[in-house]
Amino acid sequence: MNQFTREEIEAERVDLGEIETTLGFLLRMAQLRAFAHFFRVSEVGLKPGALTVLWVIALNPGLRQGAIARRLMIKPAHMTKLVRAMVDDGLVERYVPPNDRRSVRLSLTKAGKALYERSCGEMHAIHRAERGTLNDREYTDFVALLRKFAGIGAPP
Amino acid sequence: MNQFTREEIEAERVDLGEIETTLGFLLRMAQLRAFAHFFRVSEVGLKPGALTVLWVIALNPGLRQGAIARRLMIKPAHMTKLVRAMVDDGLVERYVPPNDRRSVRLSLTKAGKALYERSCGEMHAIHRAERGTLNDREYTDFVALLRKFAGIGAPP
DNA sequence: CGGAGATTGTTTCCATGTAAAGTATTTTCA
DNA sequence: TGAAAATACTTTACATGGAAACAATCTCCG
Repeated sequence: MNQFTREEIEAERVDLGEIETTLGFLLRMAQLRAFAHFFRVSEVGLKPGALTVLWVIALNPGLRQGAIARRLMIKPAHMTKLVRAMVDDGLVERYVPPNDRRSVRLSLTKAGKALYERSCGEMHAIHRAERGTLNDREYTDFVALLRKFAGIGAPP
Repeated sequence: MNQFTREEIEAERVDLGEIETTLGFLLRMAQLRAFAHFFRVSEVGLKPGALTVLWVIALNPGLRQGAIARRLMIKPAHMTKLVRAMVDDGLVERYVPPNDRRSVRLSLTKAGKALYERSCGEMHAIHRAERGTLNDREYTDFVALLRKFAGIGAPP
């Protein structure tokens, strides 16, 4: 019984209606795809969020953690946890300047720098994997549109 | 003291390097923007995920919840919680067919249908808000690229 | 038939992310 | 000056989402 009745077959056909043309929905699907690409090629063991923070500290040593959080749209509470985890992992150092003892300035430890160097090599693989099936033109357009939509200024 | 030293001013300038050209990062930024748009116009009180599920049930009454979850890329464990919450809210009904008593088929209650009707009216506002600063051409291209990147077939 | 294996959904436990209140410090201005 | 407000981060308490193990049911095939 229940051997592929017409109802059963149709039951798997899911009509999404207008949702399928909604940017919110499409962005979620795209992000899931991007995550899959990332985890397929990444070997440094950091998740996208932590790797991004590591990268930004490497490029901007001594920056206040709040400045990084604002720029990456990470909420302060979450930033605190991310930083603590990275400090616990021996990747990041916190420095409280006597200047302003409320703030925390971040820099990489030796191990953090080493991981950053390794991740640089991975960047190319990540970019390549991320492009997926998009050709050069599509990729360029996609990046430009994402930047415009997200309200990020033109690339430097 | 600490009156806008050069260091202080530069300290807020955050160099993102290649991260800024990474699809993963840009997609996250874009999604945050889309969320902001959504919450700015939506009045039905459902979050994007729940509204999407409500919408899909409305369009496909009697569908198994697993089929919906797979299509929306929602993990089964999460789908169980979403459905339970919507049942508790009196929006959704579960029906276990004697046919196959493992499965659960979903449909909207009267209140669920009413909410769906209201959300239909909102759809236009959501679409409009979502476009943000993109013009017609950009919007069309953006949707097409998102679909291609996410691996979703051409629109119906 | 009847047990092995597949399917469907649920539970438990954990990671991620946020909101709101709390702490410490610095700035402002009456 | 010194009290009020602003800033920078942390803590707590909670919401969201996932992985893995579990339970129930169904299918397949000897």
